[in-house]
Formats: sequence, C-alpha cells, structure tokens
Amino acid sequence: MNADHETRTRLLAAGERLFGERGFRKVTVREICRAARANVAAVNYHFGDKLGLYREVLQRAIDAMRATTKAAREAGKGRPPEEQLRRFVRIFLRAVLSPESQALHRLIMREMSDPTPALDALVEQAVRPRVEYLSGVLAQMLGCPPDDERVLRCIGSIQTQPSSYMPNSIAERLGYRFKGTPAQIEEAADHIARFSVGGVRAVAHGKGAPPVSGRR
Amino acid sequence: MNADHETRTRLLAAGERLFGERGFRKVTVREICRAARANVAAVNYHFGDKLGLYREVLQRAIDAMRATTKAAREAGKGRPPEEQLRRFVRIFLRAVLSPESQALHRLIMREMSDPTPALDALVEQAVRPRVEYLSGVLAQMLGCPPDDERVLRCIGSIQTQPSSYMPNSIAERLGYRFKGTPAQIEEAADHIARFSVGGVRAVAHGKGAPPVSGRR
DNA sequence: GACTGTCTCAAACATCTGTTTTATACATGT
DNA sequence: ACATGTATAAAACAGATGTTTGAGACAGTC
Repeated sequence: MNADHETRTRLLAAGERLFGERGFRKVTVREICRAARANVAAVNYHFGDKLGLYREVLQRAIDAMRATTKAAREAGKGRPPEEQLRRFVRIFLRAVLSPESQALHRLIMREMSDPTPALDALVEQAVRPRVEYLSGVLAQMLGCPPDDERVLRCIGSIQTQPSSYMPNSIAERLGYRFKGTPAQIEEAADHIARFSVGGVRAVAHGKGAPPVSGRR
Repeated sequence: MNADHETRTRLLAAGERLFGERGFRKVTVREICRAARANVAAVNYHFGDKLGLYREVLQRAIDAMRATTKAAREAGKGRPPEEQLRRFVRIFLRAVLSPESQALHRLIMREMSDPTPALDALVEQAVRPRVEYLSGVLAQMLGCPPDDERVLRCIGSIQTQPSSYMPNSIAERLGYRFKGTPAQIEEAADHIARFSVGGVRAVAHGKGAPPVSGRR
C-alpha cells in the first residue's frame, strides 16, 4: 500500500532538482535514486522508465509556466501594452532566476534548447498559450495583426534574452558576476524590459536598421 | 607517410558537420568514423581521443568566429556606432544562418550553451575579442565607459537573439517557417539589428521600463 | 494462517560508447 | 633486402547506463 508513495515523492523531488540543473540526458537514473535514497529499480517501478519520471517532472514545470503566464496576464490586465510587456518580463525573470522557483523554469528552457520526446506537451500546453498572450500584447504595440511576422520575431527577441543570466553562461567568465540576489534579478528584469520595449518600438516605427547604409 | 592525411581530413570534415549539428556529447565516435569511411580506431590514432578531434574542429570554429568579428570590425570602420552595430548583426547572422558557413558557427553556440573542457580556448581566443569590440561600440552608443554593467547586459541581449532562428527552435512548431534562404536571413538580420539598436537606445536614455508602474 | 498485492532491494543483463590491442599492409630510407 | 615509421582494420576491452529479474518484506484480506 503505502498510499503516500514516499519513495515516489522523493524521486520526483530529486528528479526536479537534477533535471532542472542538468537536463534529461546528463542526469543518470542512479544519481536520481541515490539522491532520493531509493533503489536503482525504483524509477522503473514507479514511472515505467526514466522518460516516464521526466514526463511527470516536466508536467509540473508546464504547470509552473502556465501559472507564470497567468500571473503576468493578470498583472497587466487593463494596462497599456508596454506596461503589460514590462510586467511580463519582470514576473518571468523572477520565476526563472529566483532560487526557490528556478528549477522547474530552467527545465523548460533546457527542454526548448535540447528537446526530448516530451517536447510536444510543453509546446501545446505552455508555450502556445504564452505566445498567444504575448502576440496580443505585441500586436497592439506594433499596430499590426497578431499573425504578422514581426510579432513572432519580437517574441523571439524577448524570450531569448534571459539565457544570458543563467548559470554556465559565458558572461560569468567575462567578469559579470550574477548571483541571483533579489536586487540583481530586478536589475536584470529592468534591463530586459527596457531593452525589449525599446526594441519593439523601433520595429514598430520601422526605424533603427535601414537596409545597410544609413538613412535616418 | 601519406602526407595528405586523407583519413584525417575526412574525419575532420565529418566531425565538423556532425559536431556542428549535434554538439560534442550527442555525436558518437562510431558515427564520425562511419561518415568518414574510416575505422573506429581512426579517431584515436589521429587525434588521441574524441576530445582531441573536437578540439581541432573547435579551433577551426574559433578561427571562423575571429574572422567574422574582424569582418564586422572592418565593415564598421569609420562609421557611427549604430551603423557599426547594424553591420555586426548582419555579418554575424549571415555566418550563423547561411548553409555554407553555419556548421562551425553553430558549434560555437553549442559550446557556449553546453560547454566541454575545450571552452576555455573559445572564450579566450574568440569570445573575449568580440566582446571587447562590441563593448567599444556599445559604450559609445550608451555614452558610458566600456566596463559599465549596461554594456555587458546589452551584449547579452544582442547575442542571444539569433538562437530564435536556429533549427530545432520552438518557433518552427508555432508556424514560423525559417528555411535559411538568403532573403530570410536578411529579414532576420534586419529585425535583430532594428530591435537591438532600439533596445540600446532605450537603455541609453534610461527610458522604457520605469521601476514598475508607468512614468513616461 | 495462508493469500494477495504493494513495495524494496541486490544482482544481473543488455546495450552503447570511448578506447586499446594486435596484426597487417605499405611506403621510404639505408 | 631489410628495417622503420605510418596508416588501417578487426576484434576485444572497460566502463557507464537504462532496464529487468527474482527474492523477500510488509500490510491488509479472506
């Protein structure tokens, strides 16, 4: 019986931490089981296989991402689109960089840059809703329909920026020490928000990069 | 003898292609040897071990990256900093996305997001010079010293954007078809240049993202 | 008290992967 | 002709890794 599934729960916790730190491939079943003080066979017993455990962890990450999107949506409700974008950036960065919540959000970013067979669930359940929300915000800022190519391009430009602040990043080797203190997180969010609003404005006005030489 | 090192050359070519497509870890020695029509032992004979082959391929990538930085530097010589940034972005994107030259430049991006023991050479020989060049450009645009934190933050915001246009990217699943035609590459470069110049301007003027609510 | 289903464990298994060994062929220099 | 250094090939090796097996412990059920 053991309806609490104690071992199962410990495996999920260990998987969340380790998968979040290193992604699916670079974590070994034996490592997870050691961290969860469980037998090597425990993963296969409770989750079928390694990917089964990963899928459950990823589902939690998907839920966390949806919650973040929802929080950003609500924080921006009734405000002008630029302010909606700023608030989205700030809420997103807090989620990705705060030590308490970072594990699951990093897992998302890893899954996107190095996908597993579980990618589909992520895209359909979490990425698509977020992109739809941001598309609405950006379409307003750009003054164009949400399916304009510029909308998706801007979303790309915005969503990629946070990876500069993740550990392992080259920036650390170049003197930029990012430790993830609340103050640093706000500074990073502030920068990305500023940079992104400015970038979108430039795209909206069709200025900033004439074909190759400089009309301006 | 065999001073041409035919097998060695084929191994390097196969390694360049495969490492560029999938990175160090996800390529197997047997795969490389099969692609190079060589024996499994060939890699160890010619390069000591797998990492030895990788280091030689990476060195080519480092050289390609330095050449790109140099080309951007020269293309911008004597021009205003914004134009220097635009030209850098365009030259960089052409290198990363053009089918002919993409393999080595993708290897660079892989090495940065998922480092191997060979990372040091990359950072010291290729990343640092590029960052120094961009720091100069951005310091001018921002009107601040090159070691101001905003400089490095902007470099991060600029350099991360191209990953939106790499294969495997989520954008493909959401309807944005990027095939890498010259026209599409120019469009992408145009977008990133516009967005980045606009972003840097906003950071320079301290506008675009007041603390949380909206003064503007 | 025997039975059943749940859970855990140590051990073994199968596969993949980087590496090494051993033998052989070939060209070159003396 | 012989020795030497270079290159390739087939096979074996060693370690890691995901998975399976078979036995046993434990709790609840008939």
